[in-house]
Amino acid sequence: MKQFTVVIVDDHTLLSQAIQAMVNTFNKFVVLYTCKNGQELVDKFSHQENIPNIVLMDINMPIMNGVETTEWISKNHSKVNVLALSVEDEEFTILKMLKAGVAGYLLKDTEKDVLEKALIEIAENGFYHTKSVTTILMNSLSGNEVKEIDITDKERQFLKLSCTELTYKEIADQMCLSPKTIDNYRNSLFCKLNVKNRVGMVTYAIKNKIYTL
Amino acid sequence: MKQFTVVIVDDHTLLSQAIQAMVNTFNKFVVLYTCKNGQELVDKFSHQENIPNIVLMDINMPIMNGVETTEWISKNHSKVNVLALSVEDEEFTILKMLKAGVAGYLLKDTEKDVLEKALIEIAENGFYHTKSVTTILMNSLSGNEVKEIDITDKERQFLKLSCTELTYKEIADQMCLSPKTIDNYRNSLFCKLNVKNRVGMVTYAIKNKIYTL
DNA sequence: TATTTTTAAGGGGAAAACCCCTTTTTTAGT
DNA sequence: ACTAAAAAAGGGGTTTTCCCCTTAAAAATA
Repeated sequence: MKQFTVVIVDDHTLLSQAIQAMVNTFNKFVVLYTCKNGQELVDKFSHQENIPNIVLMDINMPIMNGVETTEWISKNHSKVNVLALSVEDEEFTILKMLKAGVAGYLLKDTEKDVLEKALIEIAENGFYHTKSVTTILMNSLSGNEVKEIDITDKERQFLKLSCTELTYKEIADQMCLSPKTIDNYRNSLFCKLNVKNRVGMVTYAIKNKIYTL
Repeated sequence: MKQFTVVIVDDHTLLSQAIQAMVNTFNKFVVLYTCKNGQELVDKFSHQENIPNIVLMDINMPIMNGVETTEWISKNHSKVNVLALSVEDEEFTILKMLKAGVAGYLLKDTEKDVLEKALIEIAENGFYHTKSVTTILMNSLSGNEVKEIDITDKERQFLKLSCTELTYKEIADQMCLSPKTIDNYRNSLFCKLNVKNRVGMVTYAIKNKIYTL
């Protein structure tokens, strides 16, 4: 019987080993190897190591995250299907992964059986999506797009500093700008991010991983 | 050969099932059942279900978290050893768990062999601690204590609302208090949390999981 | 019972944040 | 070469935040 090959990418060794053991109990699948981050996967793929049929991908990883890695796989190894495995259920994260080209998106609180089912579907049809993920995809296509907010480099830099206890005056000094220019960035960010005050900026930046605590 | 019993507490079903499968491969251990959160464990323990020798505990859980659950176990079932399994490596979180009475603290990026070793040590001696965790414990005992900040209920409530885009005036209305009273809470929190402004309060609250994004 | 802590509220003032507006230069896209 | 967007700076004003300091009742603790 033909077996499908799987590679697991997750920075938490214990979890990837545990998932590996679990996937190996599915008789249609076999795990080739595991990677601690996206960079490791890129290295292995580039050196013509065994290319798997499916990649089981975590999203929050250091060095090279799940979104970047999935984009790279879609470009360079389009035959490889990516199944995202994440704790995050936020719309914009899921949408990012869908755009990057994942074949499926599972939350880490799904059942063992669902994982097996998803792997089988992906191996056979190239994709598996739950109702909730499909709904998000629909909304996105029907124009209700979760708008990708584009902030400029300077705005981003200012936004990060706004998450510290510095006053705008001190931020101006650090960025070698007039407090009035800083006021412009503050104002444009309020509009772009749709927030009312500095607290809104801070929570936005943390939520969207622009600033890390 | 005598086997030790294990219960796993983790809100991510897939992970707890995977860890369960892994622990079951250790021939000295057997998993009795899993719980999605602390409340579920308290329910089962209270209804005189099988009480295990060891509890494998995640920290970030909804409803009842790892710290609260460990404290409850220490009080009501002191014979049960708790092995914490977390992604967090922040000092104050580890110290909180140590104070709550864990027998061990492992990061989720440890090896399978280390988990088995830790379980064996705990089963035999009642505790297992890595060098890094021991160092934190030492610093704590030698007076360099990571000070436990005690905020009152009202301060906590105000702190949470400060993380939203409400003005202090609006927070005062919501809490049915004079803006001047709110000003008192703000001021006392600035001192207690050692912050300079509202941004400092917000980042503190998020860091310490008083406010969830 | 006495003491400390918490909760509640106020007066007054300085600093920072917020919100309009306009202008100029530089940079990037069609 | 033209247009749009981004970067930089200022004028002038309101609101909010921040920081003292004082008083007093209620609640927890010794």
